[in-house]
Amino acid sequence: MEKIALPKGTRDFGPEQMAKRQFIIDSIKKVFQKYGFQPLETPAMENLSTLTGKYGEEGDQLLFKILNSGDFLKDASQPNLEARNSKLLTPDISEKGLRYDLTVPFARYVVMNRHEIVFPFRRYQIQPVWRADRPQKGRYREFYQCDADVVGTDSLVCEAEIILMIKDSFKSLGINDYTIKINHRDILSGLAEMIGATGNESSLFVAIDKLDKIGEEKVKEELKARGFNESSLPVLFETLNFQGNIQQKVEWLSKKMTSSEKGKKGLNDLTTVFSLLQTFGSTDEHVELDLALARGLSYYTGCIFEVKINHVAIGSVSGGGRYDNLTAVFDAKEKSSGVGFSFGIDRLYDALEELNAFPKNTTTSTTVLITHLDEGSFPFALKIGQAFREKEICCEIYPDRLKIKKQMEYADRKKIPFVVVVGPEEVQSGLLTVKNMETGNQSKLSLDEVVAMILDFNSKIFKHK
RNA sequence: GCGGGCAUAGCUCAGUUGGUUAGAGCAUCAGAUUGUGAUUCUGAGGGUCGUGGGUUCGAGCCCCAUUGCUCGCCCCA
Repeated sequence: MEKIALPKGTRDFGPEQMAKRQFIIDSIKKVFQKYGFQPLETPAMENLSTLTGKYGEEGDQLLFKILNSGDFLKDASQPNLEARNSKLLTPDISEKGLRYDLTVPFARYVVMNRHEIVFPFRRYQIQPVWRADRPQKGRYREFYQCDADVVGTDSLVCEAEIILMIKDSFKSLGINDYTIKINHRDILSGLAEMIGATGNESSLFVAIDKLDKIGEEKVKEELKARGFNESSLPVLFETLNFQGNIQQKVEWLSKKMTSSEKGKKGLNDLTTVFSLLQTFGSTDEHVELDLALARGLSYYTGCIFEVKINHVAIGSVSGGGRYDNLTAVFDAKEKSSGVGFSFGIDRLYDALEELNAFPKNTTTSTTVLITHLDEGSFPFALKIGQAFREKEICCEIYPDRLKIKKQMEYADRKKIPFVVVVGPEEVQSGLLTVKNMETGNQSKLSLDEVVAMILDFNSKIFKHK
Protein backbone atom coordinates (compact mmCIF):
# COMPACT_ATOMS: atom_id res chain seq x y z
CA MET A 1 0.00 0.00 0.00
CA GLU A 2 1.20 3.46 -0.78
CA LYS A 3 2.13 5.30 2.35
CA ILE A 4 -0.26 8.13 2.91
CA ALA A 5 0.16 10.32 5.93
CA LEU A 6 -0.06 13.81 7.33
CA PRO A 7 2.94 16.04 7.89
CA LYS A 8 4.28 15.62 11.38
CA GLY A 9 2.50 17.70 13.99
CA THR A 10 -0.60 18.36 11.87
CA ARG A 11 -4.06 16.85 12.22
CA ASP A 12 -7.36 16.36 10.47
CA PHE A 13 -10.45 17.33 12.37
CA GLY A 14 -13.34 14.97 11.65
CA PRO A 15 -17.01 15.84 12.20
CA GLU A 16 -17.08 14.88 15.90
CA GLN A 17 -13.88 16.76 16.61
CA MET A 18 -15.10 19.76 14.66
CA ALA A 19 -18.28 19.85 16.70
CA LYS A 20 -16.25 20.03 19.87
CA ARG A 21 -13.86 22.58 18.46
CA GLN A 22 -16.75 24.72 17.30
CA PHE A 23 -18.15 24.57 20.80
CA ILE A 24 -14.87 25.97 22.15
CA ILE A 25 -14.53 28.59 19.44
CA ASP A 26 -18.15 29.71 19.69
CA SER A 27 -17.94 30.04 23.47
CA ILE A 28 -14.81 32.17 23.29
CA LYS A 29 -16.00 34.21 20.32
CA LYS A 30 -19.18 35.15 22.16
CA VAL A 31 -17.15 36.40 25.10
CA PHE A 32 -14.87 38.44 22.86
CA GLN A 33 -17.84 40.02 21.12
CA LYS A 34 -19.50 40.72 24.45
CA TYR A 35 -16.51 42.88 25.37
CA GLY A 36 -16.64 44.79 22.10
CA PHE A 37 -13.92 43.01 20.14
CA GLN A 38 -14.22 42.82 16.36
CA PRO A 39 -12.97 40.03 14.11
CA LEU A 40 -9.86 40.24 11.98
CA GLU A 41 -8.25 37.75 9.64
CA THR A 42 -4.82 38.05 8.08
CA PRO A 43 -3.14 35.85 5.43
CA ALA A 44 -1.55 32.55 6.34
CA MET A 45 1.67 33.81 4.81
CA GLU A 46 3.50 37.05 5.45
CA ASN A 47 6.63 38.50 3.94
CA LEU A 48 9.54 36.93 5.70
CA SER A 49 10.80 40.41 6.58
CA THR A 50 7.59 40.95 8.58
CA LEU A 51 8.20 37.83 10.61
CA THR A 52 11.93 37.56 11.15
CA GLY A 53 13.52 39.19 14.14
CA LYS A 54 10.28 39.36 16.10
CA TYR A 55 10.57 36.17 18.08
CA GLY A 56 14.23 36.04 18.96
CA GLU A 57 16.79 33.78 17.39
CA GLU A 58 15.00 30.60 18.45
CA GLY A 59 11.78 31.88 16.95
CA ASP A 60 13.37 32.63 13.59
CA GLN A 61 14.47 29.03 13.39
CA LEU A 62 10.95 27.86 14.02
CA LEU A 63 9.50 29.84 11.12
CA PHE A 64 8.19 27.82 8.20
CA LYS A 65 9.65 29.42 5.09
CA ILE A 66 8.00 29.23 1.71
CA LEU A 67 10.16 28.45 -1.28
CA ASN A 68 9.85 31.12 -4.01
CA SER A 69 7.73 30.10 -6.98
CA GLY A 70 9.23 29.23 -10.32
CA ASP A 71 12.97 29.03 -10.74
CA PHE A 72 13.80 29.68 -7.13
CA LEU A 73 17.53 29.14 -7.59
CA LYS A 74 17.71 31.90 -10.19
CA ASP A 75 18.58 34.59 -7.65
CA ALA A 76 20.63 32.42 -5.33
CA SER A 77 24.07 33.80 -4.73
CA GLN A 78 26.83 31.66 -6.14
CA PRO A 79 29.09 31.74 -3.04
CA ASN A 80 26.22 30.74 -0.75
CA LEU A 81 25.23 27.94 -3.08
CA GLU A 82 28.74 26.60 -3.29
CA ALA A 83 29.28 26.89 0.44
CA ARG A 84 25.97 25.07 1.01
CA ASN A 85 25.24 27.72 3.62
CA SER A 86 21.51 27.29 4.26
CA LYS A 87 21.24 30.23 6.60
CA LEU A 88 22.70 32.73 4.15
CA LEU A 89 20.95 31.12 1.19
CA THR A 90 17.47 31.32 2.71
CA PRO A 91 16.79 35.00 1.88
CA ASP A 92 17.81 34.30 -1.72
CA ILE A 93 15.29 31.53 -2.27
CA SER A 94 12.48 32.39 0.15
CA GLU A 95 10.70 35.67 0.69
CA LYS A 96 7.51 34.47 2.41
CA GLY A 97 6.80 32.51 5.56
CA LEU A 98 3.83 31.09 7.44
CA ARG A 99 2.67 33.17 10.37
CA TYR A 100 4.14 32.16 13.71
CA ASP A 101 1.54 33.85 15.87
CA LEU A 102 -1.32 36.32 15.48
CA THR A 103 0.17 39.24 17.39
CA VAL A 104 2.82 40.23 14.87
CA PRO A 105 0.45 40.14 11.88
CA PHE A 106 -1.94 42.20 13.99
CA ALA A 107 0.75 44.79 14.68
CA ARG A 108 1.54 44.85 10.97
CA TYR A 109 -2.14 45.40 10.20
CA VAL A 110 -2.41 48.22 12.73
CA VAL A 111 0.61 50.04 11.34
CA MET A 112 -0.55 49.63 7.75
CA ASN A 113 -4.08 50.82 8.51
CA ARG A 114 -3.47 53.34 11.26
CA HIS A 115 -5.38 56.08 9.43
CA GLU A 116 -8.55 54.05 9.04
CA ILE A 117 -8.59 52.33 12.41
CA VAL A 118 -10.62 53.81 15.25
CA PHE A 119 -8.51 53.70 18.40
CA PRO A 120 -8.50 52.16 20.93
CA PHE A 121 -8.84 49.22 18.54
CA ARG A 122 -10.19 45.96 19.89
CA ARG A 123 -9.77 42.97 17.65
CA TYR A 124 -10.04 39.24 18.01
CA GLN A 125 -8.54 36.74 15.64
CA ILE A 126 -9.00 32.99 15.47
CA GLN A 127 -6.68 31.36 12.95
CA PRO A 128 -4.05 28.67 12.68
CA VAL A 129 -0.38 29.44 13.20
CA TRP A 130 2.64 27.32 12.28
CA ARG A 131 5.83 26.52 14.09
CA ALA A 132 8.55 24.23 12.81
CA ASP A 133 9.45 22.72 16.14
CA ARG A 134 9.43 19.20 17.37
CA PRO A 135 5.92 17.96 18.14
CA GLN A 136 5.24 16.38 21.51
CA LYS A 137 2.33 16.06 23.86
CA GLY A 138 0.02 19.07 23.55
CA ARG A 139 2.37 20.58 21.01
CA TYR A 140 1.73 20.74 17.31
CA ARG A 141 3.26 22.26 14.21
CA GLU A 142 -0.06 23.66 13.10
CA PHE A 143 -2.31 24.90 15.85
CA TYR A 144 -4.97 27.51 16.40
CA GLN A 145 -4.67 30.65 18.38
CA CYS A 146 -7.52 32.68 19.56
CA ASP A 147 -6.29 36.20 20.28
CA ALA A 148 -7.93 39.31 21.64
CA ASP A 149 -5.93 42.51 21.83
CA VAL A 150 -6.58 46.18 22.50
CA VAL A 151 -4.18 48.62 20.97
CA GLY A 152 -4.00 52.36 21.41
CA THR A 153 -4.58 52.74 25.15
CA ASP A 154 -2.56 52.06 28.24
CA SER A 155 -5.56 51.99 30.54
CA LEU A 156 -5.36 49.21 33.08
CA VAL A 157 -9.08 48.66 32.60
CA CYS A 158 -8.01 46.47 29.68
CA GLU A 159 -5.97 44.25 31.98
CA ALA A 160 -8.91 43.93 34.34
CA GLU A 161 -11.18 43.12 31.40
CA ILE A 162 -8.81 40.41 30.26
CA ILE A 163 -9.25 38.72 33.62
CA LEU A 164 -13.01 39.09 33.29
CA MET A 165 -12.94 37.63 29.78
CA ILE A 166 -10.87 34.66 30.87
CA LYS A 167 -13.32 34.01 33.69
CA ASP A 168 -16.30 34.36 31.37
CA SER A 169 -14.77 32.02 28.82
CA PHE A 170 -13.99 29.32 31.33
CA LYS A 171 -17.46 29.63 32.75
CA SER A 172 -19.09 28.98 29.40
CA LEU A 173 -16.64 26.17 28.71
CA GLY A 174 -17.64 24.58 32.01
CA ILE A 175 -14.15 24.65 33.52
CA ASN A 176 -14.11 25.55 37.21
CA ASP A 177 -10.73 24.52 38.49
CA TYR A 178 -8.16 26.83 36.94
CA THR A 179 -5.64 29.49 37.90
CA ILE A 180 -4.98 32.81 36.22
CA LYS A 181 -1.41 33.63 37.03
CA ILE A 182 -0.48 37.24 36.83
CA ASN A 183 2.80 39.06 37.19
CA HIS A 184 4.32 42.29 36.00
CA ARG A 185 7.43 42.85 33.99
CA ASP A 186 8.45 45.69 36.30
CA ILE A 187 8.01 43.56 39.38
CA LEU A 188 10.41 41.09 37.80
CA SER A 189 12.84 43.93 37.25
CA GLY A 190 12.36 44.98 40.86
CA LEU A 191 13.14 41.45 41.91
CA ALA A 192 16.32 41.51 39.86
CA GLU A 193 17.32 44.80 41.50
CA MET A 194 16.64 43.34 44.93
CA ILE A 195 19.18 40.61 44.46
CA GLY A 196 21.63 42.71 42.50
CA ALA A 197 21.11 40.94 39.19
CA THR A 198 20.20 43.99 37.13
CA GLY A 199 22.57 43.25 34.27
CA ASN A 200 21.56 39.64 34.10
CA GLU A 201 17.78 39.87 34.06
CA SER A 202 16.68 37.53 31.31
CA SER A 203 18.95 34.79 32.53
CA LEU A 204 17.33 35.10 35.94
CA PHE A 205 13.77 35.15 34.59
CA VAL A 206 14.15 32.16 32.32
CA ALA A 207 15.41 30.15 35.28
CA ILE A 208 12.76 31.16 37.84
CA ASP A 209 9.97 30.65 35.30
CA LYS A 210 10.68 26.93 35.60
CA LEU A 211 10.09 26.94 39.34
CA ASP A 212 6.76 25.11 39.39
CA LYS A 213 7.96 22.69 36.76
CA ILE A 214 11.38 21.58 37.98
CA GLY A 215 11.34 22.72 41.62
CA GLU A 216 13.41 24.98 43.81
CA GLU A 217 16.56 22.86 43.94
CA LYS A 218 16.90 22.56 40.19
CA VAL A 219 16.29 26.26 39.72
CA LYS A 220 19.02 26.98 42.24
CA GLU A 221 21.34 24.68 40.35
CA GLU A 222 20.53 26.39 37.09
CA LEU A 223 21.07 29.83 38.59
CA LYS A 224 24.43 28.80 39.94
CA ALA A 225 25.31 27.38 36.54
CA ARG A 226 24.33 30.72 35.03
CA GLY A 227 26.79 32.45 37.34
CA PHE A 228 24.53 33.87 40.02
CA ASN A 229 26.05 34.55 43.39
CA GLU A 230 24.92 31.96 45.91
CA SER A 231 24.47 34.59 48.58
CA SER A 232 21.69 36.26 46.58
CA LEU A 233 19.58 33.10 46.44
CA PRO A 234 18.04 33.14 49.97
CA VAL A 235 16.54 36.61 49.39
CA LEU A 236 15.25 35.51 46.00
CA PHE A 237 13.54 32.36 47.23
CA GLU A 238 12.23 34.02 50.36
CA THR A 239 10.35 36.32 47.97
CA LEU A 240 9.27 33.66 45.50
CA ASN A 241 8.05 31.38 48.27
CA PHE A 242 6.10 34.02 50.15
CA GLN A 243 2.60 32.67 50.71
CA GLY A 244 -0.50 34.78 50.89
CA ASN A 245 -3.28 36.30 48.89
CA ILE A 246 -2.65 39.05 46.39
CA GLN A 247 -3.01 41.92 48.85
CA GLN A 248 -0.66 40.30 51.33
CA LYS A 249 1.89 39.64 48.60
CA VAL A 250 1.68 43.19 47.30
CA GLU A 251 2.04 44.66 50.80
CA TRP A 252 4.98 42.44 51.58
CA LEU A 253 6.69 43.25 48.29
CA SER A 254 6.10 46.98 48.76
CA LYS A 255 8.20 46.84 51.90
CA LYS A 256 10.95 44.90 50.15
CA MET A 257 11.12 46.91 46.96
CA THR A 258 11.31 50.39 48.38
CA SER A 259 14.48 51.13 46.45
CA SER A 260 13.19 49.99 43.07
CA GLU A 261 11.22 52.55 41.06
CA LYS A 262 10.26 49.89 38.53
CA GLY A 263 9.17 47.50 41.22
CA LYS A 264 6.95 50.15 42.77
CA LYS A 265 5.38 50.93 39.41
CA GLY A 266 4.62 47.29 38.79
CA LEU A 267 3.04 46.90 42.20
CA ASN A 268 0.97 50.04 41.63
CA ASP A 269 -0.28 48.68 38.31
CA LEU A 270 -1.29 45.40 39.88
CA THR A 271 -3.04 47.13 42.75
CA THR A 272 -4.99 49.22 40.26
CA VAL A 273 -5.95 46.18 38.21
CA PHE A 274 -7.32 44.43 41.28
CA SER A 275 -9.21 47.43 42.51
CA LEU A 276 -10.74 47.82 39.01
CA LEU A 277 -11.64 44.16 39.08
CA GLN A 278 -13.60 44.79 42.27
CA THR A 279 -15.22 47.92 40.85
CA PHE A 280 -16.40 45.73 37.98
CA GLY A 281 -18.10 43.64 40.64
CA SER A 282 -15.73 40.72 40.27
CA THR A 283 -13.21 39.23 42.67
CA ASP A 284 -9.71 37.86 42.64
CA GLU A 285 -11.04 34.32 42.73
CA HIS A 286 -8.94 32.08 40.44
CA VAL A 287 -6.31 34.83 40.22
CA GLU A 288 -2.87 34.38 41.68
CA LEU A 289 0.11 36.70 41.78
CA ASP A 290 2.94 34.44 40.69
CA LEU A 291 6.30 36.15 41.04
CA ALA A 292 8.01 33.35 39.16
CA LEU A 293 5.90 33.87 36.04
CA ALA A 294 8.09 35.21 33.26
CA ARG A 295 6.91 34.82 29.69
CA GLY A 296 7.24 36.72 26.44
CA LEU A 297 10.24 38.52 27.87
CA SER A 298 11.28 39.90 24.53
CA TYR A 299 8.17 42.02 24.08
CA TYR A 300 5.96 42.24 27.17
CA THR A 301 6.47 45.41 29.16
CA GLY A 302 3.68 45.44 31.75
CA CYS A 303 1.32 42.86 33.17
CA ILE A 304 1.90 39.25 32.18
CA PHE A 305 -0.78 36.53 32.24
CA GLU A 306 -0.81 32.81 32.03
CA VAL A 307 -3.69 30.42 32.65
CA LYS A 308 -3.41 26.82 33.73
CA ILE A 309 -6.15 24.31 34.23
CA ASN A 310 -5.52 22.54 37.50
CA HIS A 311 -5.05 18.78 37.72
CA VAL A 312 -4.62 18.41 33.97
CA ALA A 313 -1.32 17.36 32.48
CA ILE A 314 -1.28 20.07 29.85
CA GLY A 315 0.77 23.24 29.76
CA SER A 316 -0.78 26.67 29.83
CA VAL A 317 -3.98 27.11 27.81
CA SER A 318 -3.87 30.86 27.67
CA GLY A 319 -1.40 33.66 28.05
CA GLY A 320 -0.87 37.29 27.32
CA GLY A 321 0.38 40.61 28.50
CA ARG A 322 1.00 44.25 27.73
CA TYR A 323 3.48 45.33 25.11
CA ASP A 324 4.37 48.97 24.66
CA ASN A 325 6.63 48.70 21.66
CA LEU A 326 5.07 46.14 19.40
CA THR A 327 4.06 48.48 16.58
CA ALA A 328 7.38 50.30 16.91
CA VAL A 329 8.98 47.25 15.35
CA PHE A 330 7.36 48.24 12.06
CA ASP A 331 7.55 51.99 12.44
CA ALA A 332 9.63 53.73 15.07
CA LYS A 333 7.21 56.68 15.17
CA GLU A 334 4.36 54.35 15.98
CA LYS A 335 4.47 53.66 19.68
CA SER A 336 0.99 52.54 20.55
CA SER A 337 0.62 50.51 23.68
CA GLY A 338 -1.31 47.29 23.46
CA VAL A 339 -2.45 44.51 25.69
CA GLY A 340 -3.82 41.17 24.71
CA PHE A 341 -4.11 37.51 25.41
CA SER A 342 -4.63 34.29 23.59
CA PHE A 343 -6.33 30.95 24.10
CA GLY A 344 -4.77 27.80 22.73
CA ILE A 345 -7.77 25.97 21.33
CA ASP A 346 -5.95 22.72 20.80
CA ARG A 347 -4.86 22.56 24.39
CA LEU A 348 -8.29 23.56 25.64
CA TYR A 349 -9.63 20.69 23.56
CA ASP A 350 -7.18 18.22 25.08
CA ALA A 351 -7.96 19.53 28.56
CA LEU A 352 -11.73 19.31 28.12
CA GLU A 353 -11.31 15.83 26.72
CA GLU A 354 -9.19 14.82 29.70
CA LEU A 355 -11.72 16.30 32.11
CA ASN A 356 -14.55 14.71 30.14
CA ALA A 357 -16.13 18.15 30.25
CA PHE A 358 -17.60 18.52 26.77
CA PRO A 359 -21.37 18.94 26.77
CA LYS A 360 -23.20 15.87 25.49
CA ASN A 361 -24.86 17.41 22.46
CA THR A 362 -22.00 19.15 20.73
CA THR A 363 -22.41 17.07 17.59
CA THR A 364 -24.77 18.75 15.20
CA SER A 365 -26.36 15.98 13.23
CA THR A 366 -29.36 15.43 11.07
CA THR A 367 -32.56 15.19 13.10
CA VAL A 368 -34.66 13.19 10.63
CA LEU A 369 -33.75 10.68 7.98
CA ILE A 370 -36.37 9.98 5.32
CA THR A 371 -36.10 6.43 4.02
CA HIS A 372 -37.98 5.08 1.05
CA LEU A 373 -38.92 1.59 0.00
CA ASP A 374 -39.44 1.77 -3.72
CA GLU A 375 -39.12 4.01 -6.70
CA GLY A 376 -42.76 5.12 -6.43
CA SER A 377 -42.24 6.47 -2.90
CA PHE A 378 -39.18 8.53 -3.72
CA PRO A 379 -40.88 11.70 -5.00
CA PHE A 380 -43.10 11.68 -1.92
CA ALA A 381 -40.00 11.30 0.28
CA LEU A 382 -38.37 14.29 -1.40
CA LYS A 383 -41.46 16.43 -0.81
CA ILE A 384 -41.65 15.42 2.85
CA GLY A 385 -37.99 16.17 3.30
CA GLN A 386 -38.35 19.67 1.96
CA ALA A 387 -41.39 20.21 4.20
CA PHE A 388 -39.23 19.41 7.24
CA ARG A 389 -36.53 21.79 6.07
CA GLU A 390 -39.07 24.59 5.72
CA LYS A 391 -39.77 24.10 9.42
CA GLU A 392 -36.03 24.46 10.16
CA ILE A 393 -35.71 20.76 10.95
CA CYS A 394 -32.38 19.27 9.83
CA CYS A 395 -33.35 16.54 7.44
CA GLU A 396 -31.83 14.30 4.85
CA ILE A 397 -33.37 11.87 2.41
CA TYR A 398 -31.51 8.64 1.81
CA PRO A 399 -30.40 9.07 -1.79
CA ASP A 400 -30.16 5.45 -2.94
CA ARG A 401 -32.79 2.76 -3.00
CA LEU A 402 -31.33 0.20 -0.65
CA LYS A 403 -32.91 -2.29 1.69
CA ILE A 404 -34.69 -0.54 4.52
CA LYS A 405 -32.30 -2.30 6.86
CA LYS A 406 -29.35 -0.51 5.30
CA GLN A 407 -31.07 2.83 5.53
CA MET A 408 -31.89 2.22 9.20
CA GLU A 409 -28.32 1.25 9.84
CA TYR A 410 -27.20 4.50 8.30
CA ALA A 411 -29.45 6.47 10.67
CA ASP A 412 -28.19 4.45 13.60
CA ARG A 413 -24.55 5.01 12.79
CA LYS A 414 -25.03 8.72 12.23
CA LYS A 415 -27.01 8.89 15.47
CA ILE A 416 -29.98 10.43 13.72
CA PRO A 417 -32.78 10.41 16.32
CA PHE A 418 -35.78 10.01 13.97
CA VAL A 419 -36.43 7.94 10.87
CA VAL A 420 -39.44 8.43 8.64
CA VAL A 421 -40.30 5.42 6.50
CA VAL A 422 -42.02 6.13 3.20
CA GLY A 423 -43.53 3.25 1.27
CA PRO A 424 -46.66 2.58 -0.77
CA GLU A 425 -48.84 2.58 2.38
CA GLU A 426 -47.64 6.05 3.43
CA VAL A 427 -47.96 7.46 -0.06
CA GLN A 428 -51.56 6.27 -0.16
CA SER A 429 -52.66 7.24 3.36
CA GLY A 430 -50.59 10.42 3.61
CA LEU A 431 -49.67 9.39 7.15
CA LEU A 432 -45.97 9.05 7.97
CA THR A 433 -44.40 6.13 9.74
CA VAL A 434 -41.93 7.67 12.17
CA LYS A 435 -39.55 5.76 14.37
CA ASN A 436 -37.76 7.13 17.43
CA MET A 437 -34.35 5.49 17.17
CA GLU A 438 -33.56 5.86 20.83
CA THR A 439 -36.68 4.23 22.24
CA GLY A 440 -37.50 2.08 19.23
CA ASN A 441 -41.11 3.30 19.35
CA GLN A 442 -42.85 3.68 16.05
CA SER A 443 -46.08 5.40 15.15
CA LYS A 444 -48.14 6.66 12.21
CA LEU A 445 -48.71 10.40 12.31
CA SER A 446 -49.61 13.25 10.02
CA LEU A 447 -46.80 15.48 8.78
CA ASP A 448 -47.88 18.28 11.15
CA GLU A 449 -47.85 15.91 14.11
CA VAL A 450 -44.36 14.68 13.25
CA VAL A 451 -43.11 18.25 12.88
CA ALA A 452 -44.61 19.18 16.27
CA MET A 453 -43.05 16.14 17.90
CA ILE A 454 -39.59 16.89 16.52
CA LEU A 455 -39.72 20.59 17.37
CA ASP A 456 -40.66 19.57 20.91
CA PHE A 457 -37.74 17.13 20.96
CA ASN A 458 -35.35 19.82 19.71
CA SER A 459 -36.41 22.31 22.35
CA LYS A 460 -35.72 19.77 25.08
CA ILE A 461 -32.30 18.96 23.67
CA PHE A 462 -31.55 22.64 23.52
CA LYS A 463 -32.47 23.12 27.15
CA HIS A 464 -30.08 20.30 28.08
CA LYS A 465 -27.22 22.33 26.73
C1' G B 1 19.63 21.06 17.65
C1' C B 2 20.21 16.84 21.81
C1' G B 3 18.44 12.18 24.42
C1' G B 4 15.03 7.80 25.56
C1' G B 5 11.06 4.34 23.93
C1' C B 6 8.17 1.84 20.23
C1' A B 7 7.13 -0.35 15.16
C1' U B 8 2.91 -7.51 13.95
C1' A B 9 -4.50 -7.16 10.10
C1' G B 10 -8.25 -0.85 9.20
C1' C B 11 -7.71 -0.08 15.08
C1' U B 12 -5.89 -2.02 20.05
C1' C B 13 -2.59 -5.63 20.99
C1' A B 14 -0.85 -11.30 21.98
C1' G B 15 3.06 -14.14 19.79
C1' U B 16 7.01 -18.72 25.12
C1' U B 17 14.86 -20.18 25.06
C1' G B 18 14.90 -18.57 17.64
C1' G B 19 11.31 -24.02 15.25
C1' U B 20 5.54 -26.48 10.93
C1' U B 21 0.60 -22.85 7.71
C1' A B 22 1.65 -15.67 12.55
C1' G B 23 -3.28 -15.27 16.37
C1' A B 24 -7.31 -12.58 19.42
C1' G B 25 -10.75 -8.64 20.35
C1' C B 26 -12.91 -4.62 17.96
C1' A B 27 -14.05 -2.80 13.07
C1' U B 28 -15.55 -4.16 7.85
C1' C B 29 -18.54 -7.21 4.46
C1' A B 30 -22.33 -11.10 3.68
C1' G B 31 -26.28 -14.10 5.63
C1' A B 32 -30.07 -15.56 9.59
C1' U B 33 -34.66 -11.16 8.58
C1' U B 34 -37.36 -9.05 0.50
C1' G B 35 -41.19 -2.83 5.44
C1' U B 36 -37.05 -1.73 10.49
C1' G B 37 -31.08 0.08 13.38
C1' A B 38 -28.37 -0.66 17.95
C1' U B 39 -28.59 -6.17 20.97
C1' U B 40 -27.95 -12.03 19.26
C1' C B 41 -26.16 -16.08 16.03
C1' U B 42 -23.36 -17.96 11.56
C1' G B 43 -19.75 -17.18 7.97
C1' A B 44 -16.10 -14.40 4.97
C1' G B 45 -12.30 -11.11 3.50
C1' G B 46 -8.11 -8.81 5.42
C1' G B 47 -0.51 -9.60 6.81
C1' U B 48 6.15 -8.44 2.22
C1' C B 49 5.62 -8.87 10.86
C1' G B 50 8.14 -0.46 8.97
C1' U B 51 12.46 -0.88 5.26
C1' G B 52 17.47 -2.80 3.95
C1' G B 53 21.37 -5.85 5.26
C1' G B 54 23.67 -9.60 8.69
C1' U B 55 23.97 -14.13 12.07
C1' U B 56 21.59 -19.14 11.64
C1' C B 57 19.86 -25.47 8.95
C1' G B 58 15.80 -22.06 10.34
C1' A B 59 14.32 -14.99 12.21
C1' G B 60 8.07 -11.65 13.90
C1' C B 61 11.86 -12.80 17.88
C1' C B 62 19.07 -11.97 17.89
C1' C B 63 22.81 -8.05 15.61
C1' C B 64 23.71 -3.56 12.48
C1' A B 65 21.84 0.34 9.60
C1' U B 66 17.73 3.24 8.00
C1' U B 67 12.84 5.43 8.04
C1' G B 68 8.47 6.56 10.63
C1' C B 69 5.91 7.43 15.10
C1' U B 70 6.19 8.78 20.14
C1' C B 71 7.87 10.76 25.02
C1' G B 72 11.36 14.14 27.21
C1' C B 73 15.39 18.48 27.01
C1' C B 74 16.03 23.72 24.92
C1' C B 75 11.99 26.89 23.73
C1' C B 76 6.92 27.46 23.55
C1' A B 77 0.08 27.55 22.96
